[in-house]
Amino acid sequence: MKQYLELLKERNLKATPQRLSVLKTLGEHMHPTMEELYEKIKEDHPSVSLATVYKNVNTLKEEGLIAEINTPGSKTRYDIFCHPHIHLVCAACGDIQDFPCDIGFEAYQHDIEAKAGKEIKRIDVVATVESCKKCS
Amino acid sequence: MKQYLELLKERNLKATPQRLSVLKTLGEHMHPTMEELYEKIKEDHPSVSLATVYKNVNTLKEEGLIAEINTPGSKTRYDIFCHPHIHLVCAACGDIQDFPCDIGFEAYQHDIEAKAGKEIKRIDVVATVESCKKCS
DNA sequence: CTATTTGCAAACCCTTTGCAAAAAT
DNA sequence: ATTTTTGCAAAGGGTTTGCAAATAG
Repeated sequence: MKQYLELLKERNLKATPQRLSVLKTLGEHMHPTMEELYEKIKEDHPSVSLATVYKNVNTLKEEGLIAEINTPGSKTRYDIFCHPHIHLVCAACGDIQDFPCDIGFEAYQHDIEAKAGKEIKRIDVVATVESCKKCS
Repeated sequence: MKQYLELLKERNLKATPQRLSVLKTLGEHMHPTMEELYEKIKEDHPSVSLATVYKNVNTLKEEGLIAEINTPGSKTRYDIFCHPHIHLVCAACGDIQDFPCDIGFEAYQHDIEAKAGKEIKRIDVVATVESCKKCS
C-alpha cells in the first residue's frame, strides 16, 4: 500500500482511492479482465465508474506501472508490471499463468536486439495451451 | 494461387474470389491491419464488403491458415501462417517486421512445455521497439 | 487555490449478426 | 440441387471523450 503511494508520488500522479484500488487489486488478483477488475474495485468503492477505471488503467500503463496482456482470441487482461515473464494462456477458459523468464530467454532477447539494431523496450511472450487444469 | 486453391479444397472451403483475395493479399503484403487488408482487396473486388473480409479472416484463422497478431497498443494485424516467427513491432508507427525463430527458441519452448505439462499449441512473441527505420 | 481526477452519458470505434440473394461445388 | 458465401444494414461490445462537480496536493 505504502509502496503504491510512493510509486504514484514519484510520477506526480494523485493518489486517489480509485487509483490506489487499481494497483492494489492488480497486486492481489492475477491478470483480471477489465470486467473483473471493475467488479473487484466496486467492492471497495461501490460508486466508482467504469470510465474511471479505464482512465486509471491507461494512465498507469503509460507510466509503465501496469501492463496489458493481449491474448489471441480471448479478452485483454491486466497485470502489475514487475519483471518480464511469460504468460501461459488457456484457450478454453482464458486463464493465465505466469512463467518465469529464466536464463535462456535474456540471451535470446539480446540476440533479437543485436539483429534489430534497436533497443527492445518490451517483449511479450504468450504461450497458448488448449486447456488447463482449472477448466478440464 | 494454385496453392491457395488446394489449401481451401483440403479444408472443404469454397474458393470464392473474395476468399482467395484475402489469402493472396496476405501473401503479398506483410501484416496489414483489417483496414489495409480491406482496401487492398477492394482494388480487385470493388464491391466486396467489410463483413465478408471479416468472415473470411475468421474462417481462415479457425483453419489455421492465417494468424492474428495482437500488439500492445496498436491495431490488430493479420499474417499468413507459415512457420512461427517473432514479430518486431514499432511502437511509433505500428509497422511490423518478421524475425526468424532459429535454434534457441525451440529449446525454450520445449522447456515451457515440460514445466507446464501441456502441449503448447501456439506461441506469440512480440518484441516492441520505440521507433523504427521507416518512421524516424 | 490550482490542477487533476471523478462520474455520467453520449459518442466511437471495431467486429459480429441476421437475412435474403448470389455463387460454388 | 444443396450448401456455403456474399453484401447490406443493423446490432453489439468494449473503450474513449466531454464536461461539470468533486477531490488531492
